[in-house]
Amino acid sequence: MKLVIVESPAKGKTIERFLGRDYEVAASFGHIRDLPRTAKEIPARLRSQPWARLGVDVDGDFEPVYVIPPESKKHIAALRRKVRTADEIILATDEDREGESISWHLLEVLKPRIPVQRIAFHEITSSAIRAALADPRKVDGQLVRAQETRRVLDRLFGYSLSPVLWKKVRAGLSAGRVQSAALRLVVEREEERQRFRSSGYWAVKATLAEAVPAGRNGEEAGFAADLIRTGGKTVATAKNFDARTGALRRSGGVVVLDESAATRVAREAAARPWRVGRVEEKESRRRPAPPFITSTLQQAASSKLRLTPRRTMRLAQQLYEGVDLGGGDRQGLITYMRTDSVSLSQAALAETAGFIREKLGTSYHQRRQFATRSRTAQEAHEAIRPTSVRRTPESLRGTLDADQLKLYGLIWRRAVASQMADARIARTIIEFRVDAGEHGHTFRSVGTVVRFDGFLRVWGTRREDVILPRLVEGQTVGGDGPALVNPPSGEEPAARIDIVEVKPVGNRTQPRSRFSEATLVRKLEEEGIGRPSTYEPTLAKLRERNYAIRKKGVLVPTYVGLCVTHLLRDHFPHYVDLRFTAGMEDALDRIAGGSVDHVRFLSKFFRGDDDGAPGLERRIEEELPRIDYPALAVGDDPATGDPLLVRIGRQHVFLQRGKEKDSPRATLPVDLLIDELTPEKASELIELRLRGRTPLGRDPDAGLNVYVRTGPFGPYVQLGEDDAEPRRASLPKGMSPEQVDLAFALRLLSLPRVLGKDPGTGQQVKAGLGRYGPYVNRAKTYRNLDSLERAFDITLEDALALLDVRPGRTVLAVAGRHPETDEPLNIYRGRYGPYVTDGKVNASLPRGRSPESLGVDEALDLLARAAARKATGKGARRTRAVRTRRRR
DNA sequence: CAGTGAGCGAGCTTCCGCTTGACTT
Repeated sequence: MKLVIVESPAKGKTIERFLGRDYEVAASFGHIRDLPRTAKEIPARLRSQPWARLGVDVDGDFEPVYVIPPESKKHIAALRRKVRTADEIILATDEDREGESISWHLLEVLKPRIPVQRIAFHEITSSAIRAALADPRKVDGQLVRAQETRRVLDRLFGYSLSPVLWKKVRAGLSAGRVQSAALRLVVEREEERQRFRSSGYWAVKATLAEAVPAGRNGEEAGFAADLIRTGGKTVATAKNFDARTGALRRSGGVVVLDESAATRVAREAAARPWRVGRVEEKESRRRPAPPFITSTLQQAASSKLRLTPRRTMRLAQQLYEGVDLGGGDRQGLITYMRTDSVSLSQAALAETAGFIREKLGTSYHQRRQFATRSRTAQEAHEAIRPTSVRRTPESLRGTLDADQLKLYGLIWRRAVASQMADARIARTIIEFRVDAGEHGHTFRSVGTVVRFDGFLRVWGTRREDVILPRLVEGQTVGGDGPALVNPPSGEEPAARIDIVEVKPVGNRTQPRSRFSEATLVRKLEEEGIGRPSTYEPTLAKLRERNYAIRKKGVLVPTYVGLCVTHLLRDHFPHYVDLRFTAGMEDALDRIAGGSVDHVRFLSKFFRGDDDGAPGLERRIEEELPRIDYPALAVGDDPATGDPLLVRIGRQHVFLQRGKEKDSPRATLPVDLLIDELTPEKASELIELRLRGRTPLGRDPDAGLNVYVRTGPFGPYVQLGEDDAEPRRASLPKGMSPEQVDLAFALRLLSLPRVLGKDPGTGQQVKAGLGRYGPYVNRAKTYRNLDSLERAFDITLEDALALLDVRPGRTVLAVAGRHPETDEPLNIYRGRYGPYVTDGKVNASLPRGRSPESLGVDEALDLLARAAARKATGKGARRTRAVRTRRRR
């Protein structure tokens, strides 16, 4: 038996089909060894080393310490079992730096005493695999070295700079080659937007319409014409302004119209006859885009389907793993989704060609093989495409869920369109001249007509044809003058045109938008920073660290993010330069090629040059005393003139007015981001904080002071002193502190109100105001109320009625009845997909398993296994997803 | 669905790039 080892189990299943009986396939599940995450993970004998925390012997030859992470243990055990019965091992991990490294680690860990071969294929087809098997090679030690160097550099970078942030900004923060560059992009875009000064410019727009011939009724077909020149100068439009600063680029020849100029031109143009000037027709072509790679998929799914990169990757994983197409046959629907290559396999090209020719005709087909732009691409996989174009999106309706289908459709259309003919679009440009003054005014209309839709037939377009009427040069338009000129013999007469309206339109330049997660991925990919498998995790990290917040689909940096970027940029500019990764890649290529020694490279990076240029280690040592605790200037207080600063506290971000130790301070509400923080707002928060020290009044019952203050969760009222466990309550959303009087504060503080006991269970029923608004509650059940007043006046009876409404469950299918208990075995739609329940235990259906055909036996089997897991899985770790949800 | 720049202070946090679990209902 020959044991073929690949990285992904799904890939393994696919290639299994192409291999004979004497082959067995196993998966490594990615990397199997890594540097120790913490000093605890390092072998005991090395723990006393000064470099133990790094996991790399930086005192010697930068030898890494490798350990097997707990998640990999079971996979290695499985591999070992299979090796025992194998006669030969074939390492078929991806053919890139990381894949080569995985093969090497497999050798190191498995230490096989049987023959070992290394093969690689870039596409999963029978011929490619056969060709690879016929051409085995050895593991490329130099490429493995390059990977190891990459790994060590990233470790030294991250584990050296992160502690600087712990000391100077806040504990638990992180810096890294990729994340810090990504954050820098987000921060610098925000800073660019703040520096941006919007400019106003005016345009003149005319609406023209083809006059309806006398005696015929019908709609007027209107079309637009824009002023392009006046007084001999080109009229400035958005493109004449610098997108980064908002200022006029260079005024060479262009004229920026203000309101009065635009109004004057509009008035003149409306009053005088127009004459048709140049009429030009040209044909342009549009080419289809290459098939998707990871970054472009995330981009398109975001803009066209409104899916986040995370959701996109999860859905793509599901499509890659495949769904049950009936009869237990599980087919992967798309090729691998983490790829940087736009190339398609020969088999895919041929199948797509046949499909297009058959369904649309030969004129629609054009074979194309795209070249990958990125210099850092490793091209271990194909582009993302359907595994078979014959599996159209329509044919999967009902098999896939709504989002899976949408994403599959996008991938399918893009791949098919990439093999289709150009679209041919005719553009008609008509210029109109209006005599006025020395130079007059020139307007322009543009019409577009799709002559041949080509790839647009499949890819689709929202562009509508704009058909302009037939006009002849020299023809008069509008006014009462003669509308017709004699057409050249044999041609249709020119149309008669009315000027419907000419109006001035005011515009302002807009700053470049913030990055969305998808546009940030595109930028990172362009810069060669990060890899397909890390784009989405990097975005998640920015949010996890609270460096940036996703707000209305775009990334806004937080104060912490700003401070971290400023610190790194001011003190370690070389390391957060966008070109750093490119420089590293060059060096890695040389290491792989044998022209650079990896120890010298790492030593230069960490320890510095022989010529005295410091490495990272010394730079940190030197900079550390020079780094101030970060403070962001908001501006000067409009009332006192003192500087307003944002500073990072151990828990919260706070404002400070003045630079003295005892300057007044105030917590910044967490949702008050940089774009909303003006000096006025900051001043107001400081004042509120100062005022909050004097009580609003006194509670007549308890005799305690009542205060109005603001905290990280916004304004709140407090009953009693800070040191005496005071009661506190947030103001309802939208209410400002000035609106609060003593009576209202006391009412708020009276919540939560005990309504009584549930006669059934004896549990207390309460009404209150929480983070999500007013609510009623019994034990762990909560129901929202529609107004705050309801929290004060709802009766026990009404509250119970609300609490007893069970949030709707949707029965998807019925598997049958339990043979012993006779309980119904219903399948419900849950948050995590369909699940079956016997009333006590819930069990998710395997992914892709359709609920309709689930029988009693299979249901019982699933439930038994779920019950077993429940019994043994007491110490099951809480996943990240659960933790973050709880934190919120 | 609680909290409001905490407080002692020891021990800990952190990187990038390969992969997919089990786990929520």
